[in-house]
Amino acid sequence: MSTIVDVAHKAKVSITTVSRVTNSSPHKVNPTTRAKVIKAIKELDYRPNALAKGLLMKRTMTVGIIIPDISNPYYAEIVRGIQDKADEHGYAVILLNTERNPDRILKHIYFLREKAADGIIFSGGVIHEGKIISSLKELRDRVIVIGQHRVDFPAVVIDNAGGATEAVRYLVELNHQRIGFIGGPDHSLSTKERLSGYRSALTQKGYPYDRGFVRKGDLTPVSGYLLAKDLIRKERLTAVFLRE
Amino acid sequence: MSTIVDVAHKAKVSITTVSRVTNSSPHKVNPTTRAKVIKAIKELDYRPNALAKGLLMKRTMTVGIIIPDISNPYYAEIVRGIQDKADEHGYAVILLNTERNPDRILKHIYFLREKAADGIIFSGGVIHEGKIISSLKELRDRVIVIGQHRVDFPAVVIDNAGGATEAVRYLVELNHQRIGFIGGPDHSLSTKERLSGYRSALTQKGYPYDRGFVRKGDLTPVSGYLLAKDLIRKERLTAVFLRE
DNA sequence: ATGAAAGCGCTAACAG
DNA sequence: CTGTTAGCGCTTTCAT
Repeated sequence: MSTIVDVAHKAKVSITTVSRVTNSSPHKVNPTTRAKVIKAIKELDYRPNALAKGLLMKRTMTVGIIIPDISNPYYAEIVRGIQDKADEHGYAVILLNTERNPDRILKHIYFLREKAADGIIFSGGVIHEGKIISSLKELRDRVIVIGQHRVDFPAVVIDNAGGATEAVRYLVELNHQRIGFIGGPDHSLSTKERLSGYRSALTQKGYPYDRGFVRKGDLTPVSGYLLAKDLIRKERLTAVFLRE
Repeated sequence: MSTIVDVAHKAKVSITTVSRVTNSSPHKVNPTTRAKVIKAIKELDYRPNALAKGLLMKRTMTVGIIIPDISNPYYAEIVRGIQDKADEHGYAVILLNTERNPDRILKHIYFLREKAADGIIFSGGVIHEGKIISSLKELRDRVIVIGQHRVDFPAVVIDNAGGATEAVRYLVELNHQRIGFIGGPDHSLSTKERLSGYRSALTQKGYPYDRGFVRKGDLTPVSGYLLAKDLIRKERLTAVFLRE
């Protein structure tokens, strides 16, 4: 791997000049000089070292995404969207899975700090307690969260209640009579909201709310599957709304 | 963000000593000194800057994964597995989507070089041509590929033919009579192998091979969906084997 | 057992 | 328009 020094040497200019052309810096570089440098860059297949640059600039063009599990299609979809944007702007994305485990969440936050990530995007899991929230606060404006979080960070929020209402209303219109609900643990804000959306759709449609039709899992796809299977069998449901 | 200098200062030792304790270096550090340093580290919530470290050590504890699309469950599953291992060993994973676009593939390879990634894992798409293969070769032993690739890199290969045979045999045993096949473009090695597995299962079971039951798409889920729908309708199939 | 100093590759004043 | 120099934060000889 050749460095800026190699290029400078080959082009018989100073490293500053090389830096200027690789950064299309405001200081104009003489076209002839520039051409020489570009030639050298090509011949050496030179790429500026992002570590050195980041160290100096305090900017790494890297963001971290902390989610429960990339193999869950819900998160995969979100991540893909983020990555497309990141890509477009020259940012690298470091992906970290937590399984909603607080220890892992914390570890990942530290990790991203070491890597000097410019920003971190968080989704899924609890972050308003203990060392997690304090270490996140240290990062100040470098953090954004997806979904509701009992913490004051810029957030992309989801209309959980509205979405649930719409989904259930749709099921009703399909003539389903016995519609179940599967959510996460009690502390899950999104579950709470979706449950209320589910209830209000039922009410609107003149259906009774049967507590027996509601189950709470741990927000993993497998738990959703098991619960749904059980629910359908035991309660003879015709449809289930679930959030995993 | 505090640095090693801050810690050294606070603990009244040299930065060398701090480095020794953060790296549990072979040079033993006096327990008392060590304690002082650890105390300072805690108080300052110090984390060694991975950029500086990487710049010096030529080792970034980072690997890149280049795949067509993380929102495709096939790749999401692979990525999750890689990440679990990476996590376990303290590696960061940078994820890059290509949509099998050669330009994007190339761009990502360069990008990872700039980031000084220790390794790169590639899957999905063509890499045995042009600048892609040459830039990959420059990376020498830092590259591994998933699947067959007409290039000599360490590879995790998949038993495409065997898997397809098994799948089709299973469908036959379920009494399906009209089984279709959907694959990728002609240059796709995996399609070729799976198609041969499909054919041999059919032959084994004494079924005819009907070319009309075979379609080729572009390996995206959406193309698979459309082709399958069309195939099922037109040929009145009862089952389809597809690779997307 | 501890520290001083060199240097990884790069950008940003500051000169000329 | 171009070059010299001083670090960014860290590990590693080489002394002490």
